[in-house]
Amino acid sequence: MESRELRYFVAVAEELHFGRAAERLGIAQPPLSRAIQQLERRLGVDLLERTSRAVTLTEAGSVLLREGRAALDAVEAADRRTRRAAKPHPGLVLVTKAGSAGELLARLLDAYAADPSAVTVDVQLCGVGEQERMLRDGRADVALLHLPFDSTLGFDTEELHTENQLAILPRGHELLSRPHVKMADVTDLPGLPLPRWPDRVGVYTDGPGPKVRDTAQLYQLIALGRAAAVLPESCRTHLRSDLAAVPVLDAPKVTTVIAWPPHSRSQALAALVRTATLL
Amino acid sequence: MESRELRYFVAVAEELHFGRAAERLGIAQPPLSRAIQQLERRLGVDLLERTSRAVTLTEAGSVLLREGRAALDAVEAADRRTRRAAKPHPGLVLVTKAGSAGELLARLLDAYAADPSAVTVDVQLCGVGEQERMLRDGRADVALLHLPFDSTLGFDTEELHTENQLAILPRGHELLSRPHVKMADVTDLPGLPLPRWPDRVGVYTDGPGPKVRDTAQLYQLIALGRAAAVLPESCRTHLRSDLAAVPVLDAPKVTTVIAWPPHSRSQALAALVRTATLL
DNA sequence: GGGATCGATACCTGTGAGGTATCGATCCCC
DNA sequence: GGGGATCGATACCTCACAGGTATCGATCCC
Repeated sequence: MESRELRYFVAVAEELHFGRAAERLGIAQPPLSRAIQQLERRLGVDLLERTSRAVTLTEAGSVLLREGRAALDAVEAADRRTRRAAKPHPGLVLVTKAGSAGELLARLLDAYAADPSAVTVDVQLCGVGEQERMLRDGRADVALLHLPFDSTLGFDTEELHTENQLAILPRGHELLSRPHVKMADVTDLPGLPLPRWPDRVGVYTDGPGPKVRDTAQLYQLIALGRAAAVLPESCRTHLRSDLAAVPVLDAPKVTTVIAWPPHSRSQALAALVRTATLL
Repeated sequence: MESRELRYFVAVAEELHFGRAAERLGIAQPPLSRAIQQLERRLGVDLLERTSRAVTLTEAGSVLLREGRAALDAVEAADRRTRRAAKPHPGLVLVTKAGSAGELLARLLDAYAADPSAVTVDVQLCGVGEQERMLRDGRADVALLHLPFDSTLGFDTEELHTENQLAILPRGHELLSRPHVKMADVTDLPGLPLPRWPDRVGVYTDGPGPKVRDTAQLYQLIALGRAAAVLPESCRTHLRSDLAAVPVLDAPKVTTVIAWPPHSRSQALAALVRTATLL
């Protein structure tokens, strides 16, 4: 199986429309139809059910969509990591969510920079749930993830830090007078719903609560008295002055882990991970 | 990057010889040379240093060898899993080392077969260190691995069972009179060296001790008074009558884990894993 | 029933993958 | 030190196939 065929199939399987998929791939529709037919013939497997009005995935087709995405990520990772390895000073790319782990990350970068064998660390901030993808397709070498929110499936990890969570509320809110609260106190505050975050494909779940993409938006909404939030206590160091926080006793603990692709063999990465575990 | 290019490069990087690599790939040498040149040109990276007498990998070349193997495994896995998913009764392929986990595996298969939603489980036995590869390239869906010997890098796992290890000796050996021994008692027995196992590419480390490939060979050697071994205590159930065992107090504990590719979504696999954890 | 939508088919073209023959550099050895 | 062996690169040819355009045929909608 050629990666070109996989790219074509994934495009069709995602669009469920040959015309749009062809456009996305920058080719005409007929060669795309033929390529998919040929793939089906070579595999001896029906991947798509097509009528002239709708295209749907077969069972085998969904398997190939999932496996094909992973394979294409791996091919892309091979490409990117090879190019990067050839640069004079390869460095490392570390990715983490914007607005999280700031304190820990600063300490890690400082400690690592003190290592005589240290290489430059390029810090990339990305959206929610995007870190896994970046590790997988070679855009990043290492990530700081937050359990239980992020998935560490398929990566090697070391736990770095565990912390409790705080309820973030507009300054002056009545709950702030208590020494601590419970999740139940926060989940159904009148007029202050918890926000909704996009999932890894950028789609929001249905339900109440304002949609947010980053902490800046979130803080703004809380300050406006339109939302509340439960966040790891490390956010306290960079909390806006018009917000305040109170510990939530029964919120799940948040664990920060450092994660990297399991077959990595880079000296620099190993040193960075070692530094992280010694923090 | 096309998977054909990756296959070609991996062949050359493994053989370090264009002629042999071409033969292995079933093509002539000149197109192979050109394909590699084109890959280097497209990447803008030198992958190989060639003189007319020797071919060696550059730094970037070894990165591409490692990443390329992983990517090719992923592509092959996509192919195989898609074909299997299209079969009328897909079933599951479970792989484990020959001669290990017999007891546990039998219990697992029995318990799973009692599940009304159970599918057929095809048990594959393979050589040392081959399980990871089979999981990665789609020949298997799930494996029983043994820590600390096997690597679980890149897989999801659940621990099933932990056991101590025994020294396996020819019947009548003087150590057998003791209630237990220590590693130091076993590592330097005169005339009874511990055997050497091949690593994942089939190469034996240098040093003393007979080379063995499987437990049948090993047991034979021990019975002949040419070797001793330290094995998990579950081997007692199928020990030959001309061998005997004594617990080794300070040997590392052996943990049997069930492992599967992290992006698996199969109902059948989930049920099997659930059954395993409830044993 | 006419038009719009959409995948499949027919047919053409050019790129490039793969083949053979040969070159040029290096090493080996008598 | 020169002849032969080894091995990757180059030159040149051919044909398969990726990709294009035009069009068909089925389905849905008004």
